[in-house]
Amino acid sequence: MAYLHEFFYKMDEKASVTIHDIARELKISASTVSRALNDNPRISQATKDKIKSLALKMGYQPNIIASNLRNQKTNTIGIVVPLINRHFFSSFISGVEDVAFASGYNVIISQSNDLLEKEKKIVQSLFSNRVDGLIASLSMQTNEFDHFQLFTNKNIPLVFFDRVVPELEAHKIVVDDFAVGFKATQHLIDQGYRRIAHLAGPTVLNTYHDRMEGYKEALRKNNLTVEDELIIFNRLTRMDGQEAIKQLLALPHPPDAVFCGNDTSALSMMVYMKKIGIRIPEDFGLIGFSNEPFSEVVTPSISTLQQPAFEMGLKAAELLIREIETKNKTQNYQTITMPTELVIRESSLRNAPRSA
Amino acid sequence: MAYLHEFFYKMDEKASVTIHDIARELKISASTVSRALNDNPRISQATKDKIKSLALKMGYQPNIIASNLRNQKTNTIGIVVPLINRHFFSSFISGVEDVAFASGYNVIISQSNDLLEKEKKIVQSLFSNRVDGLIASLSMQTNEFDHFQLFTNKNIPLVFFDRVVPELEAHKIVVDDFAVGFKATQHLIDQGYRRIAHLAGPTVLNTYHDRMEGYKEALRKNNLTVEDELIIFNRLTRMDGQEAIKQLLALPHPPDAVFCGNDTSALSMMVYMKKIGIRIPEDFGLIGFSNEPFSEVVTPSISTLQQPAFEMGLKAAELLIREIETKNKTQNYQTITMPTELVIRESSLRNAPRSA
DNA sequence: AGAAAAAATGCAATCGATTGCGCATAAAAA
DNA sequence: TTTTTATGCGCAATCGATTGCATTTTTTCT
Repeated sequence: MAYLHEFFYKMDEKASVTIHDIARELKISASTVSRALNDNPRISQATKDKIKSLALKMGYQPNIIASNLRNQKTNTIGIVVPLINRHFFSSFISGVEDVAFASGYNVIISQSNDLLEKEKKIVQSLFSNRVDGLIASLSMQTNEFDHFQLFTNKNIPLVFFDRVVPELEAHKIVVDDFAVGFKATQHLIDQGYRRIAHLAGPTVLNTYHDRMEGYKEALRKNNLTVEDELIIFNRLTRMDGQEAIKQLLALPHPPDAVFCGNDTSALSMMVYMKKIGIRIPEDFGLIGFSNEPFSEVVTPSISTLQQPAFEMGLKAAELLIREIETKNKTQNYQTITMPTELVIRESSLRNAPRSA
Repeated sequence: MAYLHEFFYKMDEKASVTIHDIARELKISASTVSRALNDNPRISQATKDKIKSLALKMGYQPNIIASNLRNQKTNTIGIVVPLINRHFFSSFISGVEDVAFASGYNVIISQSNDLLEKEKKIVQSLFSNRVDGLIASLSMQTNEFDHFQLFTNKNIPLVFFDRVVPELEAHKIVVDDFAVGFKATQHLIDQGYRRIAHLAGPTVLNTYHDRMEGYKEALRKNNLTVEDELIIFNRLTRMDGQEAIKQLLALPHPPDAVFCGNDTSALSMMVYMKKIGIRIPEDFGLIGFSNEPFSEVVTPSISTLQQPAFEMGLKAAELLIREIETKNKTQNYQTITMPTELVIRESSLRNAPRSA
């Protein structure tokens, strides 16, 4: 008889096998099947064996959706980043995914494309999909945060990283951008550059704001004046970098070095300067941010700050999952500051011998 | 009275608002609420308005899980890639995400880390999560495909890309690796290189296999002999590239050019050769594959093949979603071949003037 | 053997949204 | 006014798995 059913399931594989099918076959109740498959001690070993082996034979695959609904838990975490296709973010995600997978969580990923409206929709959608927790880095446009209240109101764990805002009461994984901005600038000063410009991103975002403040502080500490005309704000694209360096070089009293908000803009500055014959680092010092893969291999190689993206992803996922699994409503939000390494390469090393 | 309830919901936001709560409040049935929220014509406009406005006031958020269970549809598509944190794949994913978002689909992303076992688990898990469709690129280890039968058996749309195998009956988004391998090799020949090596990935994967065959064909067409000692197989990491070039240069009769399976290995070859004083492209020609961001900006810049990763992602998602939404069980599998552009840069341009 | 205790399993409700069918009430036709 | 026909809405089942609370079966003890 069982064989008859087996045959039936083979014929019509489209109809999914459920615990009820198994139960019917074995003339027992669905509850027992459910418990057996979950190794509930209330079920005898003999029945468990029978059930499990039949489940295998029938090609049973649990319907996680049903389970999720009943358990009010999806084992899914959401991620919102500005753009997946960027080294820092994809490395971060890779870290999150590693931890998530090891802990039995799925990861739903969305990109805001740096648009506030899209970010809002995404957050809403992830909420409706009942993710167990959310990891987010804000879009460049984000200047309001009500959409995250869906999560905070219901005490759903929330971890921000990189681009965060102080207002938000949530866990945060960041780097000490102030210290880093300071360190980068100090390095340029140590190398003998005296008129140092800064290319900053939107300072609504803490990360760009803090880097800039660190930059200013370094100048002050070294008795150099902070000059507004040496600080340029834009979105740090390739285009932006080129525009910025043109603008800076056109000043009556141009800078002799720049600390850029990212490597992309630093690179485009470098390309432009090479073209018009400015030597780096002899005539002009350059330091970027975030250590893109290309920075190491271009000529001259670009000094930069190395953010531990992958490790930040690991940390974020660990923190989030711990929060999910221990519903300890400690309104005790952690801010984890990750170390950032100054990677000194050719573009800012004025007096040292250059390697091949 | 309604105000009382509103107050209640404000107090205990942890309890989610359901259609039943709205129904109770309005003293109507949950069915009506459901229909109203879905703009079912059987409900009068007046009732709809009442319901919608109350829903808003109460902060109702539909429980997609419940909806998914009932509708047997999750509006979610799964993606499996070897590694998220790689330009080609993250660009591809970015493309998928764009289309998916616009069509109301979520994207669950997993990485196999090029491990077959992990790939199996992922596919299983995505199935259990009842994704409406799956997009996959195989791991380097994948030499069996049974795990995908979960999807094919139940006619769940499946699209492979980049790393695919002919055995699989499914839609495929690929580039014409044979033609591309041919084109790259022909280009080196045109530039006057005569003893051309090839660094290949695992040839279980069509993409590496076809590229190699294209390479061989180009040699033959130009009356050059295909020599086994000039073809090296490995996993194309940085390390692998360096090992390979050492091995090639140690040959009694070393090559004067290499066509590499990816840009990473090409770059590491270049770095090594620069170090030992081999001039590129004068002494040695080099061409990579996949146009990593760094390839354009290193010195010399690396010639390569540009795969339209983002566009492939768009196409894959479009194809998959169309398949999902028109349950046309056309066992009529499409293979879409995307154009691949030969990007000629300095590393293979022997006689042309070099730009800055 | 009979009663009490322990072990194994079943019943039915639940999670929240959806939908076929049927029953009202109201509008239109006779 | 009575009958017909829309129109608006509710009942209850469903999706598949889980679980508190029985109930049945088995084991143990007197």
